[in-house]
Amino acid sequence: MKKSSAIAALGALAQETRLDIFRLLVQKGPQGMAAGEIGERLGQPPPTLSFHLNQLRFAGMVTSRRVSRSIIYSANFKAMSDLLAYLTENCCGGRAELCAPRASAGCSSECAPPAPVQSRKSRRISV
Amino acid sequence: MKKSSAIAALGALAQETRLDIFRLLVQKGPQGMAAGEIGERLGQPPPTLSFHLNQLRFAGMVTSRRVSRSIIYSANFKAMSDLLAYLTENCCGGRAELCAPRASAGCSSECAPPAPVQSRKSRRISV
DNA sequence: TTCATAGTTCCATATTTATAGAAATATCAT
DNA sequence: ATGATATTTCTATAAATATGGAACTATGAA
Repeated sequence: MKKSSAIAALGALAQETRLDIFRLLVQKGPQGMAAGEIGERLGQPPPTLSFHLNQLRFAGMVTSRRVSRSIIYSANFKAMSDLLAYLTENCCGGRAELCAPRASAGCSSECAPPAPVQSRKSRRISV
Repeated sequence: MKKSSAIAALGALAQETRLDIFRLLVQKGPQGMAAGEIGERLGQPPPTLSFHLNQLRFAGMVTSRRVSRSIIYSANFKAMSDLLAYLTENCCGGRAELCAPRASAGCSSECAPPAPVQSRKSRRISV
Protein backbone atom coordinates (compact mmCIF):
# COMPACT_ATOMS: atom_id res chain seq x y z
CA MET A 1 0.00 0.00 0.00
CA LYS A 2 1.26 3.44 -0.88
CA LYS A 3 1.61 6.03 1.82
CA SER A 4 -0.76 8.42 0.09
CA SER A 5 -3.47 5.76 0.06
CA ALA A 6 -3.00 5.12 3.75
CA ILE A 7 -3.27 8.83 4.54
CA ALA A 8 -6.40 9.11 2.43
CA ALA A 9 -7.92 6.08 4.16
CA LEU A 10 -7.07 7.33 7.64
CA GLY A 11 -8.28 10.81 6.85
CA ALA A 12 -11.54 9.44 5.52
CA LEU A 13 -12.14 7.54 8.75
CA ALA A 14 -11.01 10.33 11.07
CA GLN A 15 -14.33 12.08 11.17
CA GLU A 16 -17.30 11.15 13.28
CA THR A 17 -19.96 10.90 10.60
CA ARG A 18 -17.67 9.03 8.23
CA LEU A 19 -16.49 6.65 10.92
CA ASP A 20 -20.13 5.96 11.75
CA ILE A 21 -20.89 5.35 8.09
CA PHE A 22 -17.94 3.05 7.63
CA ARG A 23 -18.61 0.97 10.72
CA LEU A 24 -22.25 0.72 9.77
CA LEU A 25 -21.20 -0.64 6.39
CA VAL A 26 -18.57 -2.95 7.88
CA GLN A 27 -21.25 -4.42 10.09
CA LYS A 28 -23.72 -4.61 7.25
CA GLY A 29 -21.33 -6.68 5.18
CA PRO A 30 -21.01 -7.04 1.41
CA GLN A 31 -24.69 -6.45 0.70
CA GLY A 32 -24.25 -2.79 1.60
CA MET A 33 -26.82 -0.13 2.34
CA ALA A 34 -28.57 2.61 0.36
CA ALA A 35 -27.42 6.20 0.86
CA GLY A 36 -30.89 7.18 2.03
CA GLU A 37 -30.98 4.55 4.74
CA ILE A 38 -27.53 5.55 5.94
CA GLY A 39 -28.66 9.16 6.12
CA GLU A 40 -31.76 8.22 8.07
CA ARG A 41 -29.82 6.15 10.55
CA LEU A 42 -27.24 8.85 11.13
CA GLY A 43 -29.54 11.84 10.88
CA GLN A 44 -27.53 13.68 8.29
CA PRO A 45 -28.99 15.95 5.60
CA PRO A 46 -28.48 14.61 2.07
CA PRO A 47 -25.76 17.03 0.92
CA THR A 48 -23.69 16.47 4.02
CA LEU A 49 -24.07 12.73 3.75
CA SER A 50 -23.20 12.80 0.08
CA PHE A 51 -20.08 14.80 0.82
CA HIS A 52 -18.92 12.24 3.34
CA LEU A 53 -19.76 9.28 1.16
CA ASN A 54 -17.69 10.88 -1.58
CA GLN A 55 -14.77 11.32 0.79
CA LEU A 56 -14.96 7.65 1.72
CA ARG A 57 -15.26 6.65 -1.90
CA PHE A 58 -12.32 8.77 -3.10
CA ALA A 59 -10.30 7.26 -0.28
CA GLY A 60 -11.24 3.81 -1.52
CA MET A 61 -12.90 2.79 1.73
CA VAL A 62 -16.32 2.20 0.20
CA THR A 63 -17.70 1.26 -3.17
CA SER A 64 -21.01 2.24 -4.67
CA ARG A 65 -23.40 0.80 -7.20
CA ARG A 66 -26.74 2.01 -8.40
CA VAL A 67 -29.79 -0.15 -7.90
CA SER A 68 -32.82 1.51 -9.37
CA ARG A 69 -33.10 4.95 -7.75
CA SER A 70 -30.90 4.06 -4.81
CA ILE A 71 -27.17 4.10 -4.58
CA ILE A 72 -25.89 1.26 -2.48
CA TYR A 73 -22.67 1.74 -0.56
CA SER A 74 -20.54 -1.08 0.82
CA ALA A 75 -17.38 -1.15 2.88
CA ASN A 76 -14.25 -2.05 0.96
CA PHE A 77 -12.90 -4.82 3.16
CA LYS A 78 -9.76 -5.24 1.13
CA ALA A 79 -8.89 -1.57 1.63
CA MET A 80 -9.45 -1.92 5.36
CA SER A 81 -7.17 -4.92 5.70
CA ASP A 82 -4.51 -3.27 3.54
CA LEU A 83 -4.60 -0.29 5.85
CA LEU A 84 -4.25 -2.42 8.96
CA ALA A 85 -1.30 -4.21 7.38
CA TYR A 86 0.33 -0.92 6.48
CA LEU A 87 0.10 0.37 10.04
CA THR A 88 1.71 -2.70 11.55
CA GLU A 89 4.28 -3.24 8.81
CA ASN A 90 7.68 -4.37 9.99
CA CYS A 91 6.62 -3.93 13.61
CA CYS A 92 9.49 -3.83 16.09
CA GLY A 93 11.98 -4.08 13.25
CA GLY A 94 10.74 -7.55 12.41
CA ARG A 95 11.62 -8.86 15.86
CA ALA A 96 8.01 -9.32 16.89
CA GLU A 97 9.15 -11.12 20.04
CA LEU A 98 9.81 -7.62 21.39
CA CYS A 99 6.09 -7.12 21.20
CA ALA A 100 4.68 -9.02 24.15
CA PRO A 101 1.68 -11.42 24.45
CA ARG A 102 -0.22 -12.86 21.47
CA ALA A 103 1.48 -10.82 18.81
CA SER A 104 -0.35 -12.76 16.14
CA ALA A 105 -0.69 -10.76 12.94
CA GLY A 106 2.74 -9.19 13.00
CA CYS A 107 2.17 -7.24 16.18
CA SER A 108 -1.33 -6.10 15.39
CA SER A 109 -3.05 -7.79 18.29
CA GLU A 110 -1.38 -6.73 21.44
CA CYS A 111 2.06 -5.37 22.09
CA ALA A 112 3.89 -4.62 25.28
CA PRO A 113 3.77 -1.10 26.67
CA PRO A 114 7.21 0.49 26.36
CA ALA A 115 7.63 0.89 30.11
CA PRO A 116 9.84 -2.08 31.05
CA VAL A 117 12.45 -1.77 28.35
CA GLN A 118 15.79 -1.46 30.13
CA SER A 119 17.66 -3.77 27.83
CA ARG A 120 20.93 -3.94 29.79
CA LYS A 121 21.96 -1.52 32.48
CA SER A 122 18.73 -0.78 34.34
CA ARG A 123 18.64 2.97 34.12
CA ARG A 124 16.23 4.94 36.27
CA ILE A 125 14.36 7.57 34.29
CA SER A 126 11.66 10.14 34.90
CA VAL A 127 8.65 10.98 32.76
CA MET B 1 -12.66 1.66 22.71
CA LYS B 2 -14.70 4.82 22.69
CA LYS B 3 -15.56 6.42 19.38
CA SER B 4 -13.88 9.68 20.31
CA SER B 5 -10.62 7.85 20.97
CA ALA B 6 -10.81 6.14 17.62
CA ILE B 7 -11.39 9.44 15.83
CA ALA B 8 -8.48 11.02 17.69
CA ALA B 9 -6.23 8.09 16.79
CA LEU B 10 -7.23 8.09 13.15
CA GLY B 11 -6.90 11.85 12.92
CA ALA B 12 -3.47 11.69 14.44
CA LEU B 13 -2.33 9.16 11.84
CA ALA B 14 -4.02 10.88 8.90
CA GLN B 15 -1.19 13.26 8.20
CA GLU B 16 1.98 12.51 6.33
CA THR B 17 4.54 13.64 8.88
CA ARG B 18 2.69 12.01 11.74
CA LEU B 19 2.18 8.77 9.86
CA ASP B 20 5.90 8.75 9.11
CA ILE B 21 6.67 9.36 12.77
CA PHE B 22 4.33 6.65 13.95
CA ARG B 23 5.56 4.04 11.53
CA LEU B 24 9.13 4.88 12.37
CA LEU B 25 8.32 4.31 16.03
CA VAL B 26 6.36 1.12 15.33
CA GLN B 27 9.37 -0.23 13.51
CA LYS B 28 11.73 0.94 16.21
CA GLY B 29 9.83 -0.98 18.85
CA PRO B 30 9.47 -0.34 22.58
CA GLN B 31 12.89 1.27 22.96
CA GLY B 32 11.64 4.33 21.10
CA MET B 33 13.54 7.22 19.58
CA ALA B 34 14.54 10.73 20.67
CA ALA B 35 12.59 13.66 19.24
CA GLY B 36 15.76 15.06 17.73
CA GLU B 37 16.56 11.90 15.85
CA ILE B 38 13.00 11.69 14.55
CA GLY B 39 13.27 15.27 13.35
CA GLU B 40 16.55 14.59 11.61
CA ARG B 41 15.24 11.53 9.85
CA LEU B 42 12.12 13.28 8.67
CA GLY B 43 13.63 16.67 7.99
CA GLN B 44 11.15 18.63 10.05
CA PRO B 45 11.94 21.85 11.94
CA PRO B 46 11.66 21.46 15.73
CA PRO B 47 8.41 23.39 16.26
CA THR B 48 6.62 21.50 13.52
CA LEU B 49 7.88 18.19 14.81
CA SER B 50 6.91 19.06 18.34
CA PHE B 51 3.44 19.98 17.20
CA HIS B 52 2.99 16.62 15.52
CA LEU B 53 4.44 14.66 18.40
CA ASN B 54 1.97 16.40 20.65
CA GLN B 55 -0.90 15.49 18.38
CA LEU B 56 0.17 11.86 18.47
CA ARG B 57 0.59 11.99 22.22
CA PHE B 58 -2.80 13.60 22.90
CA ALA B 59 -4.33 10.96 20.67
CA GLY B 60 -2.65 8.28 22.78
CA MET B 61 -0.69 6.83 19.88
CA VAL B 62 2.73 7.51 21.37
CA THR B 63 4.19 7.88 24.83
CA SER B 64 7.13 9.99 25.90
CA ARG B 65 9.73 9.90 28.61
CA ARG B 66 12.64 12.15 29.34
CA VAL B 67 16.15 10.70 29.35
CA SER B 68 18.65 13.38 30.15
CA ARG B 69 18.16 16.20 27.68
CA SER B 70 16.33 14.03 25.19
CA ILE B 71 12.69 13.15 25.08
CA ILE B 72 12.16 9.62 23.87
CA TYR B 73 8.99 8.78 22.02
CA SER B 74 7.62 5.27 21.56
CA ALA B 75 4.63 3.89 19.69
CA ASN B 76 1.72 2.85 21.88
CA PHE B 77 1.14 -0.64 20.57
CA LYS B 78 -1.88 -1.22 22.76
CA ALA B 79 -3.58 1.86 21.29
CA MET B 80 -2.83 0.64 17.80
CA SER B 81 -4.32 -2.79 18.37
CA ASP B 82 -7.38 -1.27 20.07
CA LEU B 83 -7.91 0.89 17.04
CA LEU B 84 -7.65 -2.03 14.64
CA ALA B 85 -10.14 -3.97 16.75
CA TYR B 86 -12.53 -1.04 16.76
CA LEU B 87 -12.49 -0.76 12.99
CA THR B 88 -13.28 -4.41 12.42
CA GLU B 89 -15.75 -4.76 15.29
CA ASN B 90 -18.74 -6.94 14.57
CA CYS B 91 -17.71 -7.26 10.95
CA CYS B 92 -20.44 -8.52 8.64
CA GLY B 93 -22.89 -8.54 11.51
CA GLY B 94 -20.90 -11.27 13.21
CA ARG B 95 -21.36 -13.64 10.31
CA ALA B 96 -17.71 -13.51 9.29
CA GLU B 97 -18.30 -16.32 6.81
CA LEU B 98 -19.75 -13.59 4.59
CA CYS B 99 -16.26 -12.18 4.45
CA ALA B 100 -14.39 -14.43 2.06
CA PRO B 101 -10.92 -16.07 2.35
CA ARG B 102 -8.82 -16.19 5.53
CA ALA B 103 -11.06 -13.96 7.61
CA SER B 104 -8.90 -14.57 10.64
CA ALA B 105 -9.17 -11.75 13.15
CA GLY B 106 -12.86 -11.08 12.74
CA CYS B 107 -12.67 -10.02 9.14
CA SER B 108 -9.54 -7.93 9.45
CA SER B 109 -7.43 -9.91 7.02
CA GLU B 110 -9.21 -10.14 3.75
CA CYS B 111 -12.85 -9.84 2.89
CA ALA B 112 -14.72 -10.46 -0.29
CA PRO B 113 -15.35 -7.56 -2.61
CA PRO B 114 -19.06 -6.71 -2.66
CA ALA B 115 -19.45 -7.44 -6.36
CA PRO B 116 -21.04 -10.90 -6.41
CA VAL B 117 -23.74 -10.39 -3.81
CA GLN B 118 -27.02 -11.26 -5.53
CA SER B 119 -28.50 -13.12 -2.62
CA ARG B 120 -31.57 -14.57 -4.36
CA LYS B 121 -33.03 -13.37 -7.62
CA SER B 122 -30.03 -12.51 -9.71
CA ARG B 123 -30.77 -8.91 -10.62
CA ARG B 124 -28.81 -7.20 -13.34
CA ILE B 125 -27.61 -3.78 -12.25
CA SER B 126 -25.53 -0.95 -13.63
CA VAL B 127 -22.85 1.10 -11.90
C1' DT C 1 27.57 30.82 36.67
C1' DT C 2 27.77 30.56 31.86
C1' DC C 3 27.33 28.03 27.67
C1' DA C 4 25.58 24.58 24.54
C1' DT C 5 22.17 21.23 23.60
C1' DA C 6 17.37 19.33 23.25
C1' DG C 7 12.73 20.42 23.10
C1' DT C 8 8.77 23.15 23.82
C1' DT C 9 5.29 26.94 23.65
C1' DC C 10 3.56 31.18 21.53
C1' DC C 11 1.78 33.30 17.73
C1' DA C 12 0.35 34.85 13.13
C1' DT C 13 -0.62 33.06 8.77
C1' DA C 14 -1.91 29.75 5.37
C1' DT C 15 -4.33 25.73 4.14
C1' DT C 16 -7.65 22.25 4.43
C1' DT C 17 -12.04 20.41 5.69
C1' DA C 18 -17.05 20.46 7.07
C1' DT C 19 -21.80 22.17 6.77
C1' DA C 20 -26.12 22.62 4.58
C1' DG C 21 -29.35 25.48 1.44
C1' DA C 22 -30.55 25.77 -3.35
C1' DA C 23 -30.48 23.88 -7.66
C1' DA C 24 -29.58 20.02 -10.70
C1' DT C 25 -29.65 15.05 -12.25
C1' DA C 26 -31.32 10.30 -12.57
C1' DT C 27 -34.83 6.80 -12.18
C1' DC C 28 -39.32 4.96 -12.02
C1' DA C 29 -44.49 5.11 -12.05
C1' DT C 30 -48.58 6.94 -14.14
C1' DA D 1 -44.90 14.20 -20.58
C1' DT D 2 -45.60 14.93 -15.36
C1' DG D 3 -44.71 14.03 -10.76
C1' DA D 4 -42.43 11.74 -6.92
C1' DT D 5 -38.33 9.78 -5.07
C1' DA D 6 -33.27 9.28 -4.38
C1' DT D 7 -29.13 11.39 -4.59
C1' DT D 8 -25.73 14.53 -6.26
C1' DT D 9 -23.31 18.97 -7.39
C1' DC D 10 -22.75 23.89 -6.62
C1' DT D 11 -21.88 27.39 -3.55
C1' DA D 12 -20.81 30.29 0.39
C1' DT D 13 -19.56 30.22 4.95
C1' DA D 14 -17.69 28.40 9.14
C1' DA D 15 -14.47 25.67 11.64
C1' DA D 16 -10.43 23.00 12.28
C1' DT D 17 -5.59 22.03 11.26
C1' DA D 18 -0.67 22.82 9.73
C1' DT D 19 3.53 25.64 9.38
C1' DG D 20 7.61 27.68 11.14
C1' DG D 21 10.02 31.97 13.19
C1' DA D 22 10.94 33.92 17.66
C1' DA D 23 11.21 33.36 22.30
C1' DC D 24 11.18 30.28 26.27
C1' DT D 25 12.36 26.10 29.48
C1' DA D 26 15.09 22.15 31.04
C1' DT D 27 19.32 19.59 31.42
C1' DG D 28 24.14 18.72 31.62
C1' DA D 29 29.05 20.20 31.02
C1' DA D 30 32.95 23.45 31.70
